[in-house]
Amino acid sequence: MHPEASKKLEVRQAGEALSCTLQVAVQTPAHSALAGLLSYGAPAPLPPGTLVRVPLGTREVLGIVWDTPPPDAAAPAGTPELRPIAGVLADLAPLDAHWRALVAFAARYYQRGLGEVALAALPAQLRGLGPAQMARRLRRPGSPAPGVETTELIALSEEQESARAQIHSKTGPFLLFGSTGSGKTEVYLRCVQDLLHADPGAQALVMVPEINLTPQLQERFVARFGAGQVVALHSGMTNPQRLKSWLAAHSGQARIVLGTRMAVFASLPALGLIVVDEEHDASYKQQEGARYSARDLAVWRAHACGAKVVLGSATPSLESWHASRPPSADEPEGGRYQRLEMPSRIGAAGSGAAGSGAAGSGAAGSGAATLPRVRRVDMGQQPRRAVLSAPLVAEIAERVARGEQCLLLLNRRGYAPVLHCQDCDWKSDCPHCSAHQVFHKIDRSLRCHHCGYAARVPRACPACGSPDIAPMGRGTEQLEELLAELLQGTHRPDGGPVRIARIDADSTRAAGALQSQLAAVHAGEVDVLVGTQMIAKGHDFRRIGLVAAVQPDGALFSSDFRAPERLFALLMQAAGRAGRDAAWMAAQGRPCEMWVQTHHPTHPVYEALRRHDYAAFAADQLVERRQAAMPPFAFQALLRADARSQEVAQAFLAAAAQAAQRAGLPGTGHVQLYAPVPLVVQRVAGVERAQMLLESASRPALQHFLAAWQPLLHLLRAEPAHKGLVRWLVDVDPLAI
DNA sequence: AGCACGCCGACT
DNA sequence: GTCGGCGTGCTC
Repeated sequence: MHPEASKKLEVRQAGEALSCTLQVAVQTPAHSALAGLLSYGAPAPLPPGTLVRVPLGTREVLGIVWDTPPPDAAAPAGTPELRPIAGVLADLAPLDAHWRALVAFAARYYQRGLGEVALAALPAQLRGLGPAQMARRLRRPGSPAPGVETTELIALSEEQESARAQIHSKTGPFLLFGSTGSGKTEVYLRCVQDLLHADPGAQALVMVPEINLTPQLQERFVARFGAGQVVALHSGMTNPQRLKSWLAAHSGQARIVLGTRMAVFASLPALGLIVVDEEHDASYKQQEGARYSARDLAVWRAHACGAKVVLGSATPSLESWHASRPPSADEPEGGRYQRLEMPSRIGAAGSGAAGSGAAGSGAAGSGAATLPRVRRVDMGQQPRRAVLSAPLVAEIAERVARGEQCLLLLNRRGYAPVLHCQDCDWKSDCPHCSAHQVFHKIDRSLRCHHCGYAARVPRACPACGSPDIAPMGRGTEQLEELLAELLQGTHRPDGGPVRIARIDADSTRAAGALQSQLAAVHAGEVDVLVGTQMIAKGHDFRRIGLVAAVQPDGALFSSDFRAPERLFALLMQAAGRAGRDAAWMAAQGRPCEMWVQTHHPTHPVYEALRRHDYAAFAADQLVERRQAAMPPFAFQALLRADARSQEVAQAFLAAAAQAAQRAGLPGTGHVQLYAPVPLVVQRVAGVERAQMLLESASRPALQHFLAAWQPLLHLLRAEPAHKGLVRWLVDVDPLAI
């Protein structure tokens, strides 16, 4: 057809039959003034939640019909002619009111556009599909999924059974405080089972912090409930896979959705239970776009739709710990959450009998007996520049010689964090960032871990020509090399040489690399495993007798007030990798151990770690937080500005503060604004970054303030004074400041 | 954010 | 003479 003719036809149809107006959410630009819903014409009304294709400028985009506002509030002035919608994805059930409420809340709370959040919550492929393609997609549904319940039921320990029973009989939210190896996953499985037993049509959402952890979890759920019932939803999947899972959840066909933080936005029309495993993990906080906390949204979502929510952790966030405080004399109500404790470690996972909790519950001491003994090595007593202390090396050698595996934790990738010239003090600074380029010996490269800039390692100092350039500090690559040297004389029980492996972001870049490396560890093909925090998380290693933190002190004196909390969680989690198989450990005739090399052996973090006493650690931290009026006793937000120069970035923040003051925003009296400061890494990829902290004792006050501030910030950005500004953003409940 | 329109330099 | 640089402005 001739293009002119088709255009006329469209206009004529529009003029004739657009009897009703639809409010549609579309993916409007994050920081344009066009943040609200857009109005379109349609020949007939469509229910809210319906997916439609609509014209936007010159292109056609996916939109969601939103609830029509009351007629008086509608009718944007000066738009007499509405453009008609281009199509309806009629074969897809509308997104339900619960889902829309969740999206609307998230957009409001995290200060982003409704359409932006709504469309980002849908699988990307849905955006490209027209009505016809959609229909084709739906015509071939996934496998019919018979509910094969492979019910080989394991006996629960007393503690597990008690947790299960409470989750069953109370409303929650629940904080399942269970030490590593206490069998939290089995409790999740039973809770899902209980839910499906009570209502075969119900759905459950189970979240984990990292993609790496989904395969093993999926395996256990599939084994219990059958493949057709379980789908995964995470960013490691291809677009078609994600669409398939999403549709299965949306249609109600999938009973159980396993996923990472993005899964909190899955369409689950029959949602009855949400599990957030390792709820303290920072990965639940999205760090771009709408900076939501999937854990916090999970709690909100569960409450809004009448589902139960279980947050699980051995080292809960102080927020959740505080929210689950038991009733006291001062506070007969206690916190909003119900705390469930599982202090005892179960012997071999998969045979729940071993730890059947004869010991009195609540007596943490008896449970801790099977957790690794913690030993601190005072590095002040060791030779000046020792990386590995002599006693630790001896211990590793001895354990390897007896056929045990050891795990060494060092939170630094590469060979050395910086290359240094001994003559002129030159350092391998990244030309685009205020950070060092890291020395990677393997491929003789200097790489910036912030912007990715890579260069060849120079033979001589680029500044003065001196050949005396040397790596400074240590990373995992160097530790691997050093261990190979130190363990040269050591042999395995079969007489073979010691096998050392390294797992970090560099060694696992290739697809499937992590899985195959982990498989090698499980198969016993590795004696000493070196890695970053990547290896501390959730992997069910069976034959680890020793875990060592090589250089954990850095986090002790960090300016970040959450650093001790994170360090404690990491070390507890790492300790939990040791001695997971009680029977095997017993056969070794030697207790498993966690070693910490430190210059501050008496630091409270390590003291608490030694006693495996999260509760005492948390109590200490909470006293400090309360005195300093910090979260969870205060609520925070950040306004961040990125600009060509630090001055422009800070000037924008200062102007924003001033504009707020002048306008007398609601909540002003209850919100404190701090001075703009550069970020710790001030410049990344040539962009200068600054931020301003906002704090309030009242969450609603902070919310009102931010909501009223938003339009002022848009206006401000347009002013010529802030020309060099690249972007600005608001981070509500930031994890790091 | 896309994607237009718009107004000035080096090529077939 | 055109192709294309990215500055500015709009999208119901």
